[in-house]
Amino acid sequence: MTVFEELKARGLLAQLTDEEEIKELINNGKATFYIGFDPTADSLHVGHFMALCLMKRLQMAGNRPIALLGGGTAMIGDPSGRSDLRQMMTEETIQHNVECFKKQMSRFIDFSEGKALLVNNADWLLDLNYVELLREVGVHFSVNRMLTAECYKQRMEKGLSFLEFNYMIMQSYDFFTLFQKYGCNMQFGGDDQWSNMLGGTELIRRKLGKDAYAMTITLLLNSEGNKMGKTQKGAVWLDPNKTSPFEFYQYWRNVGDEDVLKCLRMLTFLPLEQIEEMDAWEGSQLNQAKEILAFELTKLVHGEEEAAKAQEGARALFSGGTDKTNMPTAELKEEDFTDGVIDILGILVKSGLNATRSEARRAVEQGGVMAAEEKVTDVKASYAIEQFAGEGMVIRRGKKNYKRVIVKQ
RNA sequence: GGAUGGGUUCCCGAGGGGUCAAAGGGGACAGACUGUAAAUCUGCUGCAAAUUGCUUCGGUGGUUCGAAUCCACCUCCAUCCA
Repeated sequence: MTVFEELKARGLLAQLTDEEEIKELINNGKATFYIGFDPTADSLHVGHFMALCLMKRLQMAGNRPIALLGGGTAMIGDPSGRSDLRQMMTEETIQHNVECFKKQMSRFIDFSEGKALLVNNADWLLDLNYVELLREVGVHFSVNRMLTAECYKQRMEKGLSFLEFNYMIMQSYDFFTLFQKYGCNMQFGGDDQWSNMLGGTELIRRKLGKDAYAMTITLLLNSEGNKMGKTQKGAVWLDPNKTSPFEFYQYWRNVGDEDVLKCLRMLTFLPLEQIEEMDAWEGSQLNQAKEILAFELTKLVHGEEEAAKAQEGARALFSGGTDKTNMPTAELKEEDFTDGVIDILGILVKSGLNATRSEARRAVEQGGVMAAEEKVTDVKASYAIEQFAGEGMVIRRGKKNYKRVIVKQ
């Protein structure tokens, strides 16, 4: 099976400028392609992860990847898929984020000698001369056409600043620069990037009379049409300090039935034949597929050891496993106790299971809290410091939130 | 620059001097049912020492016994005109 066929079979391909040509190039390892990552946060998330996987797949097929860090474009902010202006970021934050991205990316992609490149568009965007750019690049863009681009459509109602309007031009200029500098003939990205990417291929055609190609990968949407990899608290991060391997594992363990297979295909490197077998599974059997998905992804992101731990911890909580050591743990300090005693609301808040005492109170009142396998019925219930000795006490809030609470001596 | 409409809690959105911690919906959270899924039903959703107290309706100041609501100034957003 060729790379192209595989990508297609996994449902990764969304839009392509020239299917035949792209197939030819990537199947034969003749592509030098780039994917841009704007450092809008201090950690990569699942969406980035998909792009990195694509990079890896193509790299394995002999193509040369360029990872572009958007240190310059992040100064502007991509309006695509947004209903309002992004918060503007300071140069320091961007720089910090760039460093974080670099670190995380090198875990997935081999940037050693000649295998892949890592560049930052701040290097050429920040020094641009305004008038010069307008004359060189600006002439080639028609405002009328830009306005009809999908990425600006939803902004036409809410308002679009001139700053953001220029984002497409910056991204196009990136492609143009990389094309000249490194012979980069292809750009990949999320499907929401399509119009920005076309801007680049057209700029190259107009200025150089050469062909360049663009291809987008399907956005990972759940069956309800919402972006996956997002929780109420925000994104599912790849940084273990922001999203612990256990939380990460649980996120995937809990995907809906309809979404498991899609996730397996799009996110893991498991052979397609194996995934097809799971396609026949139904009902509660799908739970196995979810376990596989969660394990595989955690392994890719956090390593096999962490994945095994997360799985152990999850089993201990949900399917009567006994090994408590891998459950998520919260530490209380001695000063959290008064006269050697702490009340249940205090435990819930200190362990991070609830944000406020009011919230914790509600949880108890509604019968959602368990301490050491026993339902807590009294809001005023309290526990002595000795009860947290040894393995500690397992506190549960709701169906899926557990913490093993211990006391730091 | 001018005119008009607007900024309400996580989001949308009602409320136009007291009965307002603020309708309704969505989301989130908890319970029942289940398979750590979905759907459904119920509860709940500012904070706290919790029949009470405290802080909130873009910001600041004012009127009033009392302001999300009235007035002044400021600020931000949308639409139309330039």
